[in-house]
Amino acid sequence: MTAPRRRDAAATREAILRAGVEAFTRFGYDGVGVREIAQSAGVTAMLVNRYFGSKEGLFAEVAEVSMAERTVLTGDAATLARDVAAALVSRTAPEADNLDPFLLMLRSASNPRAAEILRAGIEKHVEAHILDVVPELRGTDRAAMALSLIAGFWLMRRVIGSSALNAADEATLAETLESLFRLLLAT
Amino acid sequence: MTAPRRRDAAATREAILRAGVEAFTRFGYDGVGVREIAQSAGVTAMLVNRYFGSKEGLFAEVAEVSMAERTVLTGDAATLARDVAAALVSRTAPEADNLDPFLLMLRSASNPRAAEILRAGIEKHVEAHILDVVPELRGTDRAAMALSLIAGFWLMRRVIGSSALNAADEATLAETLESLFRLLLAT
DNA sequence: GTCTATATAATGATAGAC
DNA sequence: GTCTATCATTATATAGAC
Repeated sequence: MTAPRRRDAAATREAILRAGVEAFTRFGYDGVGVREIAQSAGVTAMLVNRYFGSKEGLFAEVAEVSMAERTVLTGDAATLARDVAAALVSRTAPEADNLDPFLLMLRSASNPRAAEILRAGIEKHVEAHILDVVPELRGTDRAAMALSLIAGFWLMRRVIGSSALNAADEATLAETLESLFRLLLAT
Repeated sequence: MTAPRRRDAAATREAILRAGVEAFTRFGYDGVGVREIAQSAGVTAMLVNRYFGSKEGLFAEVAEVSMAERTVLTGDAATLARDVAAALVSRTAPEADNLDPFLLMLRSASNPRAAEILRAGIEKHVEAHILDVVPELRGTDRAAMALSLIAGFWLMRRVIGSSALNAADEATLAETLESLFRLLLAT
């Protein structure tokens, strides 16, 4: 999409990386080729390997930058359950057009090499951030369980496209989720 | 694996179908080719298309037979939360070597055509079975939310391989899950 | 720093012999 | 009913020119 200035290594690398985030999040690791990613970045496929070594190398860096950003998991401990529930319902809405690390994970997890990269990224960034906000959860299974619930909701609503979840009233969905998160994230 | 009798159409078809269940569940729709599936069934790739029209046609039938079976969602309404929690923990154990419809879904959902087939199968079989056991959930979002939790737990524990979930005590995992399912499946 | 051209391998699907 | 042989396409990755 964004054409890099010709002969600017940093800009070219950045353009490929951002095209990679978009492509891998939308289509998954196996669902997109380096040619398409390169074309979106306005360069040829060769430069993807030039700057990232391989498709897998690009994916690793995409996972790193995508998960380093904070998305659904924001807010302070006091209102965490409600905030997470509301953000989750709003971000998984069918018309929402966002690039979320959970979508990246769900659409690439079926590839074993991608799965290992994703596992490391999840534990380093996403899980660590929950423990930052609610340090009392360390040593319990509840942070990981909250991640499972978030991932499963993303999956069923946005990747599978569950009719029940997409026909449901969003306020009701948020209430149900909030009660689950209160149970998981209580201090 | 199982070699069909030569010149027995029904047995050959059945062998391909069972090889398809195994292959698609283990490696996902994009992770396996028709050649591999055919070889596991002891036939050539041509017969896959002969009997199922295409790879997608085979996958549709695989999804149908896989989801028609009952796995985690068994038991009666009274002890449902505990039963589902226990079965989920046991079936997602790292050493368990089962062919579960949730694994089929998680490993193939990234392909849009497979996702649509899976959505239909989930709603026809899995969701319908929850409403069979707990008819009071009809019209609420809680059956779909329970499915999200189950899918997310499968994903994080078995497909991603979360260290936290795999290091946790299984009895504690089951307790946490049971409290969540009690909230979702209460009549 | 970026390109064109290509090597090599795998894919889903089909034609036609037996 | 099943096979061999093949088509057409696509994939990742690399060599070498400019």
